[in-house]
Amino acid sequence: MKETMEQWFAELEKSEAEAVKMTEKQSKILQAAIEVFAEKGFAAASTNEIAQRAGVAEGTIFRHYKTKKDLLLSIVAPVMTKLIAPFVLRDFNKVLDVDYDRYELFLRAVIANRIEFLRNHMNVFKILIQEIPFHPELQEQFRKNILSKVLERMNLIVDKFKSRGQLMEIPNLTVIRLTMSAIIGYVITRAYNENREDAGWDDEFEREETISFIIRGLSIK
Amino acid sequence: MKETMEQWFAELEKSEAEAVKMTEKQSKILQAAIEVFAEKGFAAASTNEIAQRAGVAEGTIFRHYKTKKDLLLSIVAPVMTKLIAPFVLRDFNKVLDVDYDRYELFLRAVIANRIEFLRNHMNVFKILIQEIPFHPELQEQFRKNILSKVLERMNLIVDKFKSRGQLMEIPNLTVIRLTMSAIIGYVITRAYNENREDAGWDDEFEREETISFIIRGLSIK
Amino acid sequence: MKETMEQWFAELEKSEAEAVKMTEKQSKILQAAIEVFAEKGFAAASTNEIAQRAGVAEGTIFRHYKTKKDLLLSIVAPVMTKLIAPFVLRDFNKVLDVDYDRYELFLRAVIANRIEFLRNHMNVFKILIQEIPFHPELQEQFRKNILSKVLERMNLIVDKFKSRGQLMEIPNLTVIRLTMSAIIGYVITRAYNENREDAGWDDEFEREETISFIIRGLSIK
Amino acid sequence: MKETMEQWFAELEKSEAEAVKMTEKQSKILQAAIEVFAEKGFAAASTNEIAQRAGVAEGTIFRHYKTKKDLLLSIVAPVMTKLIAPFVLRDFNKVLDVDYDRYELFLRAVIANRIEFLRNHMNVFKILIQEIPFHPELQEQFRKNILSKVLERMNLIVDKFKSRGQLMEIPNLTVIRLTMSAIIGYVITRAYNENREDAGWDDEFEREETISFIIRGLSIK
DNA sequence: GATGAATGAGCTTTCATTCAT
DNA sequence: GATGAATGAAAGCTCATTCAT
Repeated sequence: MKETMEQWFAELEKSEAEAVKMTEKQSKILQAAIEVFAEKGFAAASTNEIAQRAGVAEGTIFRHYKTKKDLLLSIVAPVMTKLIAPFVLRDFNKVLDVDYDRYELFLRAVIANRIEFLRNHMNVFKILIQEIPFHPELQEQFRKNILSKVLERMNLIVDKFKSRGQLMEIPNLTVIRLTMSAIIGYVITRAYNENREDAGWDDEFEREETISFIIRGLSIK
Repeated sequence: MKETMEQWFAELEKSEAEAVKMTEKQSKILQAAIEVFAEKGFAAASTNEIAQRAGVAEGTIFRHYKTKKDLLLSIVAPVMTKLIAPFVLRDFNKVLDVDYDRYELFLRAVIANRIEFLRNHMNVFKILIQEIPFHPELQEQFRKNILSKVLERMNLIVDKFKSRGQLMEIPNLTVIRLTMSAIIGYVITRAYNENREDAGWDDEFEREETISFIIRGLSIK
Repeated sequence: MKETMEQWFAELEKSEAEAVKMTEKQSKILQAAIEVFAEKGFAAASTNEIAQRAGVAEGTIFRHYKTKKDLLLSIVAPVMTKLIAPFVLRDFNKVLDVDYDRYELFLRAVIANRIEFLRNHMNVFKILIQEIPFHPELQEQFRKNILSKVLERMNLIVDKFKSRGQLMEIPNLTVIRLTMSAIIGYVITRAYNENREDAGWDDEFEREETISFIIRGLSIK
Repeated sequence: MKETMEQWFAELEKSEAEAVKMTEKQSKILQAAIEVFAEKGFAAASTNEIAQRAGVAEGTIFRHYKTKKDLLLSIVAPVMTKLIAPFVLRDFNKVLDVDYDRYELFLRAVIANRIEFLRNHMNVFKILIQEIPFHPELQEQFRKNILSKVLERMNLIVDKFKSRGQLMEIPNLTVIRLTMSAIIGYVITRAYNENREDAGWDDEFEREETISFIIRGLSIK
């Protein structure tokens, strides 16, 4: 069994993408809505502007999506699922098989994969982050489908590296929180510096420093 | 000179709070606006609802604040300034005098202070975070008045601890980013668990673990 | 070539009227707006009342005209153009061919034609006169498209009758002013008396007296 | 009895002006209101702007004038009266005594006098003309107090010059209309050219041409 | 399926007017 | 007498949504 984790990710991504069937107009509407929602926020976005950018009549939007909110959910929900793709591989054993020897390698793989993901879905991710506080359904979905599953899987992974003597004996939730804080902080700073030419951001370097920082902070000396 | 950093913070906070002069109605409007903005977001909040909650006529709002956006800025701007109070103490020498021997102590003081601050201004802070992406003026203000000043001061502080041999020789910006990621991750998780009784969140413990994590990640072995 | 000037006017009027394409609702809105603007003045007219009289929803007005002012301009602009129809016949030679032997005949033709015009567009004309002082765009339009063209054409006409020895040698502008003052004074008084049954206004008589007055005032003895 | 008509006019003007008693604030309000009404029209003028220009509180306006409309009437009514000052000299006989030998002289005196008047009250006059169509009270006032009195007096004057063989035998109303049309046309064109440096308006010349035009148009050959 | 005119509720904002100080 | 904060009705305008074509 020579499959790598990356291949698993790719397969998952693909199979989800293929599941979608929509007309050209519908896809244009989605694309336009993503743009406008990301630019102005859901509440300040007008269906009129979305229709114009999509090059369709305003009525056409409501043929495909009952309400404006429906349109939001249609955008955000599938990305929420994809967001945790790496953590919900179906075959449990395989995950462990296709595993990494060290926490460091695992982190590096996850970061690379999720950055690739965000590059493709940055706008939807922005919308998700922006709107979660105002839509209980999104919160519910997030908690049930995302957070719990990620935590569940990460629990196993942390347990494994603990048992191999690579991670300190502090509560799993704390390990996960500290790991994720560092990674998310890296990703956000990275995104913030992406469009600024004068930033002097050395991505390769910062990523490695972040990983090293996590390892130093969590390893048994 | 036995003053502590905390005393400085307190004094600053107080003097700013006292500077405000407004009628009772005006303050009720502000309070109501903060509530509604935090609950629904700026764009989805209606001046009508704000007026009702404040117990004033809708026209009264516009006597005090030319536009709805004006109202937003009046709420957010002063808090932005207070947000960095600990980093803009006027007398430079005193800051160093009232200083801490170890990075760890410095972190513990900053966290305690800012958590206290957030307890008092959580709603406004939420609004600030939510609205910054959609209002270039806020972004500008944030970059110029907040980010640059915090970085400037943190630079000095990191330099000091580096020179004392307590911090590794990695770029200051990286040190700052990693430190802040961990702290902000702690603060957010804390806030997330605050209203949930079943959370089993041991704040004292998590805070200390976070500080230890940072120290381990950044110290020279 | 037996065409008369009147026929030219009629043709021009017709062709302009035909150029307009609009839905039934749109035309009802225009009609209602003309009524209300004429009755109350632009500033005192409410889009709400216009909508009610037109039998449409208020929003419908703003689907067709971006702003209330837009609605005003849409009403006034085309009438401004028609106002000077007799003075902007395209084919210059024909104008002179279809010409009149005496200034008196010319005046009688113009008055008859413009009175007919005003009978059809009195309300819009009122609005135009009322609103010109408050809208620089209207002033500009009036100066450029109306006044200058009328003066230009009248100049030629006055020159012609001067060269035929029918008009005194006073400046053309003065001739035009005196002629128009008398005619406009007649038209206004006529309009003022139109709705009053007790007025004892003998229109035929007054018109002829006005023309005679002008001729006596401007002819070489 | 060597008094001239001009002296009568002056006396009348003065005595009316003196009759007014008002505080400094009140007069500032009036002055500001005149400005704003003339600039924007009554309906589009806001009491707020008037108060600001007058340098008083908005409430102060309503202490002196029950409503905004009251303010309008307080401005327009007295000027309406003054407008016809030359035609309502109290002592009937004196009017005829202080009389002119020729219609021409009478016209020249009236024009000079009313132009002086308009120079001082142009803004109020503008307001009057603008608002008359929308306020039945003003129309009523105008008809009863102004139009009828002017016509009554002009009737006598025209009769006199007819009896002296200076004016043609056409109806008095027609004579008056033609006379006034020419004069008003002159006054308006004059006002229109007043602020335009490039106009090349020779006021003396145009005035005399206007008078000559009237005389030629109305005299027995 | 797609359109876009029409809707009417609701939005932010303005305004003349009131009234306690 | 003067103030200016407060009012609430009404203004112009926007918007998500509907529906006949």
